Amino acid sequence: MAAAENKTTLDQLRRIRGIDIDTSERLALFRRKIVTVEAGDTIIFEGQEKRRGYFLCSGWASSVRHLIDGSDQILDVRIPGDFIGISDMRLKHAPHATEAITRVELAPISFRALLSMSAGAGQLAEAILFSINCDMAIISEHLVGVARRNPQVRTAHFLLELSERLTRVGIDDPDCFHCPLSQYLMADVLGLTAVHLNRTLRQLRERGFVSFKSATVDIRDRAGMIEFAGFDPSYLHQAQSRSAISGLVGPDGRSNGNGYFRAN
Amino acid sequence: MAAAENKTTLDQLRRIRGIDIDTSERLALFRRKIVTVEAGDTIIFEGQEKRRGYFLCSGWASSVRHLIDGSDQILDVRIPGDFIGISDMRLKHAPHATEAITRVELAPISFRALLSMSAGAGQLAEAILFSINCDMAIISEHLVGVARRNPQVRTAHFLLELSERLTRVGIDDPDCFHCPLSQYLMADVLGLTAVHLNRTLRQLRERGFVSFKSATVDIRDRAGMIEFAGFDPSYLHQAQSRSAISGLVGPDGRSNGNGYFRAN
DNA sequence: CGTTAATTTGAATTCTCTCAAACTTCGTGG
DNA sequence: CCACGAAGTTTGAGAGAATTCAAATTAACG
Repeated sequence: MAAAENKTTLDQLRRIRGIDIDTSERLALFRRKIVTVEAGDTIIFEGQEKRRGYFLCSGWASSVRHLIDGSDQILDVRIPGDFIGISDMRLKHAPHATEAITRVELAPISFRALLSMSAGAGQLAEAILFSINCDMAIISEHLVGVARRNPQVRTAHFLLELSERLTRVGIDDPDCFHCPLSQYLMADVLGLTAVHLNRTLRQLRERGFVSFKSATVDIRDRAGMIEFAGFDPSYLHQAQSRSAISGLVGPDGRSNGNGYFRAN
Repeated sequence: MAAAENKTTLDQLRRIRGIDIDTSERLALFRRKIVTVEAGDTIIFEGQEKRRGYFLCSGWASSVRHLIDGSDQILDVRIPGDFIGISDMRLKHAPHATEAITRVELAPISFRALLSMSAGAGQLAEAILFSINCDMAIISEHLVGVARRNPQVRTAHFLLELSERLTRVGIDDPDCFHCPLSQYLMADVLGLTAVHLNRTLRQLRERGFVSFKSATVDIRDRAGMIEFAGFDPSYLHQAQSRSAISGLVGPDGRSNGNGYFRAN
């Protein structure tokens, strides 16, 4: 029943993205001091202009939009090993806030160093581009969930996604892990009211799928849950191997095999 | 009441992204023939491995997830001037399909050429990175809409977004434009049933905000609609000017002014 | 041990969907 | 030019689902 907290250091970046980052690159990007932000404080404000990117070393954060009517929508939960603020670095104003859920440790990233690297050559730039792609896939999946999945399925899907993402950065037990979200926050992620999420969690518990008590997610029947939620984790993995680049369709413009193209 | 169709050529790329792309770069990326895909056909299949990116010259397309239960969720509508398939190019499998809503003309992009360009130096790579950032912001906004906005507000917001996006690629009249979406498709985008969207459109018409008849969106009271929908188009604009890069926080790791950071 | 925050439950209201059917539009072929 | 069929739009009625409001219970923390 115990759920260990997990802490990711910069040195683990290599493992996190499944890509070997050579040390010099890493040093160019991460030579600054680690900064700490307390739980509940804001890392990047919505609309903020000058800002930088971070690598989240430890703790949980959230990407959140504040609406005019006072309600919030959490777009994504950020866990150790995630980048923060790079998937919107070319927008003048931050399109959403990033707030610390727990106390977090952040390694600032130099945009300048990042941009001066060749997108094709740098393994780190590679990892970062991949990371942006993943963030996009995660948010897309949330959109699908909120729009098309009922609360029970949606909640189960989210908990499985969390387990999967945490596993990638190394938790002890994928079936029993620490999750510092209050039911209010989780409801916010899922686009539900806290009251209704509470009822939904009870239903998932009664079905024997999963329990969520005292900040601990306890997956009791993973197989059943995956089946029930229609969970397919492929959107979280799937690094495009570098060699695969050569496998892309060449510059001749010929068909990629799906048979639908027609040259003008 | 007339709504003109709009057609974007490659030469307009300069204007579309608000960035001057020098000709040699453009040629390196777009030297292939334009391909045409018929309405209803698939441009990129969900899960497809080998694939390439495109610049959408004319016509409308949709990014769509197909769920196991047979239902679909359109993640985003793609209009002329948008890139297709580059915001997930580093994922092994396409996380969603891209399907032609109308007949479309596509300019294939060479990933190799794209990746061999320096992310920092190339203006086109710049435009593409910005484009990815925009796509992310658009999908985030959809997520917020589906999760937090009621159907009337959500629909009004979506129509205003369309107007704004089309304006950027040059339509004649932002208040009266061609929109080739059926109510089924629009309902799919908005996470509603077609029946309910139809009622919602009637309500918006009765309120005097907007009408949608025979593939034409007619905005009658833009100001009122913007107020009603809480629409803020800033997430669609906001190119980070190149000079602003130098304005980012330097490599010294000092505060960015929000006062929340604390060095370790 | 007291105070505050978070979770849990109930009941009523509101909203959205489903199902069913009628109507409209538009392209095709006779 | 009209008949026909298919696809899309519109409306109604009833069932089901989620929200709101309110209150009780439990957990967390100084």
